[in-house]
Amino acid sequence: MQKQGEDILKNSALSVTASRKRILEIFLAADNALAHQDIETKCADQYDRVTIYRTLQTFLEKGIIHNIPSTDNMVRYALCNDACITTGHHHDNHVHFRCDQCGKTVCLDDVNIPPVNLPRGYTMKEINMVVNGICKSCK
Amino acid sequence: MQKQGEDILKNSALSVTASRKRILEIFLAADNALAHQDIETKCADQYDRVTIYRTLQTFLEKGIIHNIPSTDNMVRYALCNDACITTGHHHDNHVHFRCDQCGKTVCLDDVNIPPVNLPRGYTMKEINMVVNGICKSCK
DNA sequence: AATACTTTTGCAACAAAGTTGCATTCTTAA
DNA sequence: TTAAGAATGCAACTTTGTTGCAAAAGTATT
Ligand SMILES: [Mn+2]
Ligand SMILES: [Mn+2]
Ligand SMILES: [Zn+2]
Ligand SMILES: [Zn+2]
Repeated sequence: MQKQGEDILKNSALSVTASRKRILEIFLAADNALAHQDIETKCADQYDRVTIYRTLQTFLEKGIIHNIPSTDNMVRYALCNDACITTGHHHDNHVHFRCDQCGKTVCLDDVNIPPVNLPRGYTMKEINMVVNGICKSCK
Repeated sequence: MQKQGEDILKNSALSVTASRKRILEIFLAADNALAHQDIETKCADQYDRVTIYRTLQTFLEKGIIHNIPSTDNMVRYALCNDACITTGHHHDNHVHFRCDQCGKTVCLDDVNIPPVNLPRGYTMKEINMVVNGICKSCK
């Protein structure tokens, strides 16, 4: 697993640093999307808050992670799938699910966002779908 | 227009106060969704920041406005349509659009969110769709 | 219209989140 | 091994959001 993180960094032409490896490790081990705060909780003793901000920003730009919109001012992040990483820009098209019970946000990698028709004049570049409800673990 | 704001407040069994009327006015005059900050800019000289927070919270709870998720930690708010207000809880089902050019977020009231099938075990309670791209005013 | 009761507001104080510049340390490639 | 460039930590700061409480405003009743 250590190795996997390094590979991701190298594939994205990023230098391999301790904090980046650690943050990737955290994502690889997580079963749900993580907010900045979640990551801070797991490693603020080792790495500076600012470093975490900058690392997430870098990972976003490199297409290593994608962010998930929210109405609670807690943007969450999840690893992109391999396809997304290798091509260098996002083409995620899956639905996200937020459980009202356990609060976890997950990628439903197998559920594609259904197509939608915009009014004349609008150009679509990206699309996000977030469903709220109860997850399968909670009920 | 003054009158309209008062009616909304009375329909929701809220007391009619100057700040609430003013904030409703701002929403009624806006052609796009507003973040807390936008509202503050327009009336921080008249009303306290805390009052704006509490007013938005109240409006949300009463179903006068709904919020729109974002990936920039700026939740935006827009008026619910009449149907939504009168019943007292949200049943918005329209798509939101965020323009990458002008930065405006709008309700596409006529575009319904297409249905999506979740994996077995997941229960859907609410659904949000936000599309990014270029709006009709910008191109 | 005056009263009593309830709700809302503003203020202060605070906590949390996010940003920026810069010196130091670490990575990488020659 | 070294030099150049990139990333990190720290400090200082700004912005955003929260809470308790006293004062003010709104509402219902007489
Ligand atoms: Mn995802
Ligand atoms: Mn809307
Ligand atoms: Zn759950
Ligand atoms: Zn636009």
